[in-house]
Amino acid sequence: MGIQERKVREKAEMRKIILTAAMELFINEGYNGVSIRNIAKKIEYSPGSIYTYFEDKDSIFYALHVEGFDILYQKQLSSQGINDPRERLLAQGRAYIEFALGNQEYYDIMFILRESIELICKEEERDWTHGQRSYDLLKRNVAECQAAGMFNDQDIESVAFLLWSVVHGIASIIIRRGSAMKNLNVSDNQKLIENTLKVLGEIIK
Amino acid sequence: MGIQERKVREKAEMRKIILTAAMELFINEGYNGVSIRNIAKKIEYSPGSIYTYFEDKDSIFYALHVEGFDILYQKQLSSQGINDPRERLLAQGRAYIEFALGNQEYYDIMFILRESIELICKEEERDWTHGQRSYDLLKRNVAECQAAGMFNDQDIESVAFLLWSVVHGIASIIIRRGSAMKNLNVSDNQKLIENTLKVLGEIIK
DNA sequence: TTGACAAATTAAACATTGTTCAATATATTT
DNA sequence: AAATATATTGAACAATGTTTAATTTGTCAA
Repeated sequence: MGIQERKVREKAEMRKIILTAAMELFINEGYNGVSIRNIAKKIEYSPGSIYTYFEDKDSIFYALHVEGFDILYQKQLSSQGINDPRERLLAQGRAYIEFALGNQEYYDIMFILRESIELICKEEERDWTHGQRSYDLLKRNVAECQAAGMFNDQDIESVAFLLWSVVHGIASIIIRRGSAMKNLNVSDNQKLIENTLKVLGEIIK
Repeated sequence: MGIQERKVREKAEMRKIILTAAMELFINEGYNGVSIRNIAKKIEYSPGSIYTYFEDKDSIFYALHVEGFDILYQKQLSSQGINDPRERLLAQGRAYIEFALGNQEYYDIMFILRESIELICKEEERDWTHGQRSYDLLKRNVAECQAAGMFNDQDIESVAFLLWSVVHGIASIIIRRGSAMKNLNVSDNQKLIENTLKVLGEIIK
């Protein structure tokens, strides 16, 4: 049954085309540039056709949200080879922030925008496994840091949540307030990240 | 010139009525419930009248954003009486998270939503003084902690930004992912905050 | 190849949105 | 009381997400 398989493949390809168009619009034209009609115009289809491939607009953002988690997880894995637990944890933190600031639109969709997140909360079939995978990796690293003598006997869950909060806080502040950062005397993002990680490195012991 | 003053007062009152209606809609009906027409219906005016008092919809969110910063600053001041710098800093952190979780809609408007933040970034006349005031208070407290021997000789700006990132990270994660938190094994917000602050207290020395 | 069936595509329509504007009503000043 | 300024309205506009009937396209059996 080669035809059916081709159809499945073509459907997936079309979904990917739509997602790429949506992401390009988001990056180039901003959030308000992402409309069903703009996406349709970009891929030279009629607006109604989009609904053959996605239930609604929020589902498009949800799919991009899933894409983002895959990219993030791959980036996390790449710094997983470091042996020293503390260095590995710091590298993960750096990788996380680098992903967030290098893919601000993805990060926005994954963690800040309402659109894709409301879907996770409301519908049962949609799950949080993508984030869970990354978060479990963080917890494992925290546990190994603890086994190496760090974090005294703190609750692993709390430490992990705290560390996630730090990097998410840094990323989301910069993403939302990047243009208004001059008033905070923080001119250079890169320098800011370095300083912050340095402080974090001093503090986490 | 009593009439002119009355007119100014009435204009301010009407603005406040609109803002209250907008906030109630946001709290009760969610973000999508806040439309110019819904606000107008709630205050029994025509939609067009809103534009006598606010330039556009984003300006309404900006005004709420300013309101939120005033509430936050008052809450910050209330824990400013604590003498011990470290305890004062921890109390500020707790106050910040309490404000964020106790006024999630305000916090959303102040720090997470695009609508009110884009205005700050684009227009020159709108400034960041409200946030600046709170942030300066944080920096002052960090400096006094450092004077008391904490934070070694770290850069004050980096430490302040890091601490802000922590509390903002915690708050914004819970606000955006509150309903999906079961999957993270973090059932109770209050317990989570306590644990996190405890860990933070151990770490910050 | 033809006819029947399934799926994809389209354009038009619908309700709702933010916003503008001419007309109207109200309030203030002269 | 007339003139002027301000506030309010409801209709209009363009753009949005979404639905649907009609049409085209593709697939399979006879």
